[in-house]
Amino acid sequence: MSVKSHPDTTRPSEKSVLKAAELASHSVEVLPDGGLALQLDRGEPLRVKLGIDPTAPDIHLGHTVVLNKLRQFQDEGHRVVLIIGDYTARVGDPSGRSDQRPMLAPEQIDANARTFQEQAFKILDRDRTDVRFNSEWLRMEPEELLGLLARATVARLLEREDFQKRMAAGEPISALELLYPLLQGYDSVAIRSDVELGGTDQKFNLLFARDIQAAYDCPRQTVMTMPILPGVDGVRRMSKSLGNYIGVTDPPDEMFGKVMSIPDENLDEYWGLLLGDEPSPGDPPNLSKRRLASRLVDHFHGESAGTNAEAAFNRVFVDREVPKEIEDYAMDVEETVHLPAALSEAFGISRSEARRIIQQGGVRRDGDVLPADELDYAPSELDGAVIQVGKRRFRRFQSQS
RNA sequence: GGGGGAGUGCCCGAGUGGUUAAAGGGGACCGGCUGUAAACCGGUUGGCUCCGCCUACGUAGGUUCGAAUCCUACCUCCCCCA
Repeated sequence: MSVKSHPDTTRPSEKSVLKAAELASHSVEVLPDGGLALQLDRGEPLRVKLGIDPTAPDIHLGHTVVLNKLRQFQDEGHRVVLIIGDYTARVGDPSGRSDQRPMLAPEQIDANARTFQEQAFKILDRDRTDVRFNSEWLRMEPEELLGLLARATVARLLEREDFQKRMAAGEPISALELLYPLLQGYDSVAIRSDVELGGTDQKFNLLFARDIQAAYDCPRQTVMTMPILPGVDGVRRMSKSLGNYIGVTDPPDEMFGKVMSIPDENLDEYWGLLLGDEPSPGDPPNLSKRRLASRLVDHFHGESAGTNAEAAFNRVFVDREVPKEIEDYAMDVEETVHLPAALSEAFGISRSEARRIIQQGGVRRDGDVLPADELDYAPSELDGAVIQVGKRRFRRFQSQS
């Protein structure tokens, strides 16, 4: 019966529709349909929100998918509000997780937040970014918190797939986790966000925030989800805790190598999500992977860094030569060198592990495999030699001066 | 408040008195292949003064010739009913 005017029925201008489509490139979903174009029609800079969890400090390529998108918004004159979830980090985002995460110590959160920002500004435009900590508004009076809690129902909170799965499997869901979407949603109220970005795994949280905004009589945000980048294993999402990540601060050679280690099947995905491009059709996997690696290294370490990294890669993995830069290991010249002990010290592995590697023929001296049964050497036999463990670990043994 | 279940090596997960340093898988590592740190194949994967010894199956005791496996207490966690 209501005859209220529905803003969604207004037609956005042609120009805004085109612009919105441009901004939506490479995204998975933009909801509600047409919402972004309407917002653009207002002709004012939009407040684009990204909430980050300061649990793992280092930014990796997975994060950059979303950050690049934010940058695109900034380049169009919009403003990014980066929310450091120092308060919500205590709660732990249940998205895509089957277990709870431990709460972090406040000092740890602070430190993580700092490094995160530093690295985020490798991509974001500092002048068009506001950084806010959500403890600023979430550390609220109990009355206010109850008011917030009153605005959601348990059924709505339990709708999310993660919870459904966990309940079906008889796995625990903490009451704290249940609160997470509410708190994150309140962030959107606090900063009056127009658009919020996140990975596809964030869809529930992002949409839930719209409801919270509505409950507080705020204009509802548009949500945009971005694809999740798989890690170097090619299967699970890139994440620091899974150890399958490529960090934006990884040294050039390592970054190059890690990119080379992604499965060939994931090449198109990486090209698309990280470079917004695609490999040349005729290129064999090896070549397009090299190009990808080189461009990424250039991006994070400056022009020609990629070329240098590739040269280093060829040197070690193709020509099987030693790298240019090798760390020294100062060995004791007083007595016989017990190889397992020396390797243990030089490479930070246990002696037992060193023995195993020696036995497997994995230790080389200046390129020649050392015999499996020879464990003791005179210092003179090793002095100045490059000792190699496996394919990629090198140390130059030097007698102490 | 009541009932039930679980705690094993980096992770997951078998194992209910004796060749168990502990199946299997994942991961990681070494090797082979490959002008990829891809794929594929083989091997290794607690520590050490390494052909032997030490430490390990939530914690502390106990039973036993012998325990991850049995008993007692404790700690932690989970599920269901109310």
